[in-house]
Amino acid sequence: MRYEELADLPCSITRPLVVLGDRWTLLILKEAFAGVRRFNAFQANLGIPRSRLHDRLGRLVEHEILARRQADDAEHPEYRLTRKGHDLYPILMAIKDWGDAYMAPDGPPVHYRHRECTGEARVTLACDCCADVMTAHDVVPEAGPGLVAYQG
Amino acid sequence: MRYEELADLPCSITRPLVVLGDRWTLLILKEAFAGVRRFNAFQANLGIPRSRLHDRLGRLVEHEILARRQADDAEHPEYRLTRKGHDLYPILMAIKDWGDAYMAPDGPPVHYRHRECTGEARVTLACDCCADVMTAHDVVPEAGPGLVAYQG
DNA sequence: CCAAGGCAGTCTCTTTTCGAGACCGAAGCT
DNA sequence: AGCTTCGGTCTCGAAAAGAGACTGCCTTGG
Repeated sequence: MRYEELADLPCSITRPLVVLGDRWTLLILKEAFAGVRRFNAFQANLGIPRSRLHDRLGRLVEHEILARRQADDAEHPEYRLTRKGHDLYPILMAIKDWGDAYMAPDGPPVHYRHRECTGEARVTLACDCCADVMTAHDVVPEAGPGLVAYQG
Repeated sequence: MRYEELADLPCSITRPLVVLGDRWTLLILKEAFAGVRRFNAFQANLGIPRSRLHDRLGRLVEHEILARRQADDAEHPEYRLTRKGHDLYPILMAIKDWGDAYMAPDGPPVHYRHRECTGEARVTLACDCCADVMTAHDVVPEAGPGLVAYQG
């Protein structure tokens, strides 16, 4: 159980990764953002083993990233993004930007366009105070309240 | 070899995930961004099995995300981020933002501050044309050149 | 020169997870 | 009744992960 314990560390990168960091989870979420809601649709689009999919959907529901909805009890269940899940979108877009830059020799396979203009969605890292665009070099880590409160 | 074949699909989210999407890879990169360069340092900080670390570092070097440098041949090797690796930073910051929002009940464990002011680094999704901030709802996918060029 | 220790790997063995595909039960036609 | 669709379960062999000991090289100290 070594690996799961990483989720206890006071780090806002590590903790999400313990939930999201495996072969399939982010791919499932990618499908969810593309509008997929049904078990068989996830399965067919990704080619993921059914038992694996069952397990991953269960975890995502546990973490309230997806919600399992089954209207009339004899209706097919649907898996929909919650608010919390919806907020994962920038992660996928950041991956997309990098993929477009480094793994798309023929150009982007898909443009993610702004609905009301011709522009494209892009992720930027900026300072929330002066609004300057930042890179890793401009960042200095500093202890925050979550670290102070942490008793390891 | 089913899973690896996903890397052939024309999707700029799927392709990076085949490289980055496992238990350890993004955690290793997180350490790299924190300045870690040595084998034993990665190993000790993460508690990752040594053989696993060896394997992952090898992959990252293959993909030119890290570069293995060994000066005098009898010097300890260092693993440093390349430009390509450096550009992964927004992905980690997007994860960090979400982690701060949903998995940091006591507040952010670490502030990622702008070196030259008191602000913090935040990821935003915006239109590269009109600069509007966007969410998943504002995005419409559209075939791009990489999809046209694709012969599946 | 020898001993000790640090470092980057490597090897071995056990446990866990994955993958492929068959199978199941409950609707829902026809 | 018989066939299909759908979500979900089961089994079993294959792959990956984990732990921890072990190796070989170099440095440092005596």
